[in-house]
Amino acid sequence: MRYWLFKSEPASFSLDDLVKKGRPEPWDGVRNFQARNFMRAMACGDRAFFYHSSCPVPAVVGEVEIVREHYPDLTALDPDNHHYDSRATADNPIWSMVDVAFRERYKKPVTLAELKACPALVGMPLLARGNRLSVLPVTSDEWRIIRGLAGTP
DNA sequence: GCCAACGTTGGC
DNA sequence: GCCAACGTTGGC
Repeated sequence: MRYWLFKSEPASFSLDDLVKKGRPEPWDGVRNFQARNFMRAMACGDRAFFYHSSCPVPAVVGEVEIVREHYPDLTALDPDNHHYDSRATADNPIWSMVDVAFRERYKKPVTLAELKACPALVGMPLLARGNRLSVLPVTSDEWRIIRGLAGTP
């Protein structure tokens, strides 16, 4: 079992939006090769933090579970889609997505400021200067620590 | 709105 | 293959 982190701007898609769906959702629209490769490395049962970015209080707000392993992200083929990529074809869709299911929403989100203040987390890629990847790996130690900060047993 | 950092593009 | 220009991300 491995651990990950997904970033999302809550104004576009928040954890509550996922909760409201009441079913797993494809994590589509990722158009960065490194982020795509992380998704391709995900296995069913893996857990991931849901992180809210570009908002008043950036924070880890909860958890999701990978419930379907990577498959082609066909939104890249749709010219009307915001994430359309003219290089993608049916034979070579280029981009991948996974399905995620809601698992938990923290009563107390772990803010970016709290993450930065925790010495054990200084190595997290999320906290690295200039980091822009929307999908990131998380170590089991980091997973445990952040869950602790959220007050989750 | 500003700015730093990064990925991508395109001219050469 | 180099590198400048540009667009995007994301914190503040």
